[in-house]
Amino acid sequence: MTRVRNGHDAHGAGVTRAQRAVLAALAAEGPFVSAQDLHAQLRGAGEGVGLTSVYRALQALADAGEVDVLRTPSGEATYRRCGSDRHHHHLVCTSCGTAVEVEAPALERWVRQVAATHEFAVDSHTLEISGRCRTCARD
Amino acid sequence: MTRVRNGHDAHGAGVTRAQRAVLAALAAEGPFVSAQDLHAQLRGAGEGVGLTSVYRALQALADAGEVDVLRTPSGEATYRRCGSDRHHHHLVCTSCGTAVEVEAPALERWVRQVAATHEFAVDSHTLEISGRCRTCARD
DNA sequence: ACAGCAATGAAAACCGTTTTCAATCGAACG
DNA sequence: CGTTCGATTGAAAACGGTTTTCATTGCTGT
Ligand SMILES: [Zn+2]
Ligand SMILES: [Zn+2]
Ligand SMILES: [Zn+2]
Ligand SMILES: [Zn+2]
Repeated sequence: MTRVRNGHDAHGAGVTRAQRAVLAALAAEGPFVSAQDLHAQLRGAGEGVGLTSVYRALQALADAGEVDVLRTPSGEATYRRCGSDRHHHHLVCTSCGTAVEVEAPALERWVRQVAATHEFAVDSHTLEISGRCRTCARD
Repeated sequence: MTRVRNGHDAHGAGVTRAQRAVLAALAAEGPFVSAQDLHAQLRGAGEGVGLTSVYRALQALADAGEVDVLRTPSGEATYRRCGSDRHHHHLVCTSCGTAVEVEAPALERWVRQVAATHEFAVDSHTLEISGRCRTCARD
């Protein structure tokens, strides 16, 4: 009777080889990285993982809530393994890419309230703040 | 001595033919629309405007702050002519596309404050709420 | 060993957007 | 008018990120 068959399983963290590789690479990362960056990084590290598999792994992990997805202003998707499992937002440095996770109950409350005011049933919301972190604040 | 030469001029609204066409089409629109949708719409209405020009016009108008840009979750850029000139956010209906503009001084203050707490110099921020408007709230 | 199915990845297809470039338009000047 | 010259236009090609296709490979249970 089926054991740890690939595809789904014990709360779904890193089941396939590609997923494990991606998770490992993300673990060491601070900033949000794109699929292509990840692929290049894995290639460089000897890990033979095809670009297609990187995309597939990231998609699966994102669906499973294991990684956070963030769209760059140019529309490119970037990924990160965040510390918190709970809903949160980000403060990202446009220079070094570092991201700070921030939880804001007051904001969440506000969102629900303004939606209610306009009689909207909220599906989701996004809030991202971008700027320069202290160390990158040269200029 | 040079008169209304194209390229720049009286507070920059709709100088080129393409820009005028785009602005006219957007004026009649409630929801955010993509460049391609706009192009199709203009084509359908007999307005002969090339797709390239639609992209260029939208870019110019967005740069001039005449239209708001919103990225769909899939990364596609959508545009809308908003009522307010001031900084604001949106509440968008995932079904009919209608958007409500919302100004939130308290939120803006909060953003600046949380950034300060983490010693970030804020460049920009985005906040979008998506859900179902009242009329679309069928199920 | 064998059958069956999921995982893999190279190559091709996709899709929104940008670039290229030759044709066209239109104001300015003689 | 006719010419000039920069701005505008748009078809076609290039681009860049992502998804699909499909043949191969690797496991798992029999
Ligand atoms: Zn930084
Ligand atoms: Zn939130
Ligand atoms: Zn609606
Ligand atoms: Zn704001």
